[in-house]
Amino acid sequence: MRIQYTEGSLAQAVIRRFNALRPLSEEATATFEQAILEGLLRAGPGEDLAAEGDRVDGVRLVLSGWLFRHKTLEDGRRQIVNFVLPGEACDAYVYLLSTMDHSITTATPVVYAEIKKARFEKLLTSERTLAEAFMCETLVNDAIQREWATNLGRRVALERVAHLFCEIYERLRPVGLVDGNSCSFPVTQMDLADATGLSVVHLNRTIQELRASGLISLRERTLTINDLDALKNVAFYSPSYLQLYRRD
Amino acid sequence: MRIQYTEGSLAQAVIRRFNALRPLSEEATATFEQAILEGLLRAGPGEDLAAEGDRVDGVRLVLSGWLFRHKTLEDGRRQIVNFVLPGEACDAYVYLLSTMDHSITTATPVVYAEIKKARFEKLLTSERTLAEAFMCETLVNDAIQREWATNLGRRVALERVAHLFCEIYERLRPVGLVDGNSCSFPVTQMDLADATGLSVVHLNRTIQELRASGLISLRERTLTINDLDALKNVAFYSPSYLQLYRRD
DNA sequence: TCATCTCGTTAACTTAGTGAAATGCTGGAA
DNA sequence: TTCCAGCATTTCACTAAGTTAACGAGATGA
Repeated sequence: MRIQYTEGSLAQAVIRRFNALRPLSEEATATFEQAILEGLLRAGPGEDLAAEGDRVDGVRLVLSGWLFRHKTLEDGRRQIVNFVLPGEACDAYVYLLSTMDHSITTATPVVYAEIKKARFEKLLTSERTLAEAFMCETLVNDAIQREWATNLGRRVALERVAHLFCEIYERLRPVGLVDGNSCSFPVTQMDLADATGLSVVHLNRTIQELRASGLISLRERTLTINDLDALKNVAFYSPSYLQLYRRD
Repeated sequence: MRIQYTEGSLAQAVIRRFNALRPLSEEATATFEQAILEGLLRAGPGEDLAAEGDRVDGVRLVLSGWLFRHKTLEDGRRQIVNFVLPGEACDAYVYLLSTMDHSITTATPVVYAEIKKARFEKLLTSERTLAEAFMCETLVNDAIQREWATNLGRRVALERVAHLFCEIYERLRPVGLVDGNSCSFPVTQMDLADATGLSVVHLNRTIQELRASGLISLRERTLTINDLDALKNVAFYSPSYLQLYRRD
């Protein structure tokens, strides 16, 4: 995987996202960026960054690539409960709890930064707005989780898949990963089925239907949304939960 | 509704829960308790403590009674995404975001405490472990939300309802609201259907089935679990996500 | 070159869960 | 007492989604 960044820093996605959550001072940005660049790591596709039951002792921030959070029942049924996209945190504050309640696995090659607990806490203490930004990151994650519950509980297959596409698209946009009306969408239909609570067969049928209606195209790991408004209508999509627009 | 407290303070449920998340010093407990008792409020059943789109400017803690968090689609379909039980916080830190992404409505008469933002922040600054406890509260809430996604996406009706019963039971126990093998369960089948993503009709069938198998009884707003282990087996229940046992 | 794997796709068939509507129960309010 | 409202329950016809299985295309590797 070649990592492409038009504007300088590897940490761009994270900086952008956190700035959208809370405007950070230049100084805070610089301190944050340095902490990120000092903790750079890479993982190949299909690696676990954390597994259910693990203890976690730091914070990981995704610079590029996709991951997903998932839980598996004893008999093998799996639910992907969220994706972790560039700019987002894997596990802010999780070291406060005893163990992970879910697993985090890479879907693609991933570049991420690890900030150890001690450093992280120092960072939050010295930069108050950064602490608030991390808090917001956690709260938004929570809001997304609620929207997923609604998606899984009350939307039918077509709406559900459409909703997922809208959400991912809107989450990728602010970090600069939407190009025209397309974005990378590097997950298999099996993963997508596990994210939407459908069988692979029915997920496939549903995607066919969305394609046939001309709303989207999805091939070679690229999602193109031909008519975003129409797709949002199909999905009963209401975006405020992502908190993409700043307070005041 | 008569509020019964065998051991003194109204704030007992909250104190117990937060102490289970992080052991609080006596001093921290006292300061916290005072803040709670100074902000006491009551609400009748069916009242909104917050609605989607509202701004929230403080933290509410539930002393007694049940509430639920819910989201509604444009066409009226509703999903209850979680319950808020005695001892839990409605909206810790939410003032950091611009607006509520969901609504919070009382299911029963509720006694709660409101702590305004300024006071709340002062409290967290002066009592570090309390800040950590609030953070844990948020993280556990997040974990519950993930479990709900799994429940809605990958469990069939019987497992799903069984799982909800197990979870609520286990959440009520540490705050002292389980009596023998029974607890209050003050929600209608319509609410339960909206919480499990089922139709009322099918929810009813499912409850009949659980009753017929002798695992539970549910009548007059009281849930009795006759065989908790068996119910957990039916539900593929794995409790660690509630983080009920302290780290170290 | 052949064999194997993963992934997407399609078909045939089954089933879990839905929707609408009617019935009965219980507990206020008039 | 009577009436009504809210809630639980049941029935029945219907459908959205699951299951199983098979097939093809492309990638990978011996």
